Amino acid sequence: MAEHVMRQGSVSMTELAEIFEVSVMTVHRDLDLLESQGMVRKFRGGASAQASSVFESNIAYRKTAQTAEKEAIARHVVGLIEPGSSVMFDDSTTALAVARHLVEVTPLTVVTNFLEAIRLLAPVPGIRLMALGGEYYPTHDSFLGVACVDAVEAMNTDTVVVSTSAVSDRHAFHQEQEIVLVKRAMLASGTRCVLAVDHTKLDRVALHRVAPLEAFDIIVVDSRAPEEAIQRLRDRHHRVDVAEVTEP
Amino acid sequence: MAEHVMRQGSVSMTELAEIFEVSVMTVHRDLDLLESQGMVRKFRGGASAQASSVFESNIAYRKTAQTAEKEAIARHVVGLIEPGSSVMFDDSTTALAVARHLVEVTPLTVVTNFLEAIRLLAPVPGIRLMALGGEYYPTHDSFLGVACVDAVEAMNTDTVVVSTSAVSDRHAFHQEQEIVLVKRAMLASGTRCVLAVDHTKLDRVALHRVAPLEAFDIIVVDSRAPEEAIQRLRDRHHRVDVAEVTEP
DNA sequence: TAAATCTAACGCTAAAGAGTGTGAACTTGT
DNA sequence: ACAAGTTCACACTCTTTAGCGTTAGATTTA
Repeated sequence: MAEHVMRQGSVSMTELAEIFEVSVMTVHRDLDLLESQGMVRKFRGGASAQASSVFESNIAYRKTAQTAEKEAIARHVVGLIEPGSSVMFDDSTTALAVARHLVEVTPLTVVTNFLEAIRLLAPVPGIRLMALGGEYYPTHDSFLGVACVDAVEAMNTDTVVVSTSAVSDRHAFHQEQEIVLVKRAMLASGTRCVLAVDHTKLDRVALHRVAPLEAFDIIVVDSRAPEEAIQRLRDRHHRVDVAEVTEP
Repeated sequence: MAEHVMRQGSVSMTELAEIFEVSVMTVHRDLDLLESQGMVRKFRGGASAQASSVFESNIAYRKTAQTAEKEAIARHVVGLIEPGSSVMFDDSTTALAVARHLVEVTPLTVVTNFLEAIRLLAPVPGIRLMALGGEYYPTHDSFLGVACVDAVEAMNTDTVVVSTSAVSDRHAFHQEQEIVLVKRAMLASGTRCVLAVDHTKLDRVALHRVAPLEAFDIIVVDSRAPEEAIQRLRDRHHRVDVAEVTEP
């Protein structure tokens, strides 16, 4: 339903009800949900699409996008992690995919500011979990702000895994200030830094520069990334690992 | 079933199966659960009660104990909190009861290291949630350690609500080192400190002193506390509030 | 004021989940 | 080696919960 609103730009309630063969009440409920997630805007009689820049940084959307690619990347990244070492990762959905696979390389010390990952890893035996505190941001389901940056700076981990929303030939980018600050702090406190991005992020830019690509020791992309984009990164002396996507 | 093991001290599997009219398999499963919660110890053929000092600091047990009293205390404590102010609380079940009522005094800034409270308050609108990071302790379901103490020390809140496992005429006590350090840090960073304890904690001691009672501005106990105990505290110039227990 | 739209409350249905028992395979102790 | 004890995998039941529609009442718009 969200996709339909996106395509049309603006749709009326009754129209949506007919298309999906459900009652108007259901349309209301679903749109309320989508609105609370920041995906669409409701007005009397219908709903319209949200500006793309807004919802791209939205969890509900990010979770459903490029799942196969993220899964592939996650499997590869986990292969880079040695049992017994320490890992820090940010509040990206790619990192969450990595978290789901961390059980395979226990024992492990895991550090994150991502509440969903904390929920996921808290009950897992063999994982020593360190949470990064800070102010809770519902849109990201994570802890950010000064407190978080301070907490990151007080730590040092063997591997840091971060993902950003855009990557050019020279820099990694992200659209939000608070997140940029946390990611930067993470990069500074990791012995080895991994940038994990799916192919849709390549050759794009966003508002804030997070760091030059030199800050990362390994860049992991999925196999759907265009050859030339990968080659351009390699030409700049970066190590680029390609994770094979299996699912459709 | 836990109670029966406690009373008997030690019971056999088959015996338990007969008493509760369930299969031996179910007894196994339930005891595994209780054991993972630290309530009992399993051995070949049966199970025995855990040393009381161990399971008293155990969440699963604490959650079921004195719920009516905690509920009363929580209602009273929430009445002490002004909308718009900031509150910090620890990983005690009493504090959790307080957290459930915090919705009533929004808007509010809430600070805690208790994961269950974070889960509870994260989706609540009107509450600005700050998490205290640190190492995750499954037995308490909270974040402790150096990182947590540091995070606490970097903050300052209007009200701090703390509960301890034992309170004498002069001091508050707790049996665990890491928790003591966090509670102390909390006391130091609150403008006004509230000690919330049910009547079973009075006139008792535990291994570590948390702080002298002078460190607290208000002590809240439930109405099942003996008069003379309350009076003794008041004689020492402490403000003691009594919360009326309603339920049986 | 009338029509359209929205919200709240209740009941229904289908799917998910927790809890339990059975029988087979495996461990442990005597 | 045997028996008692334990674990595993599967199937079954019961409870819980999520999602939808209907109706009725409130709100908004023309």
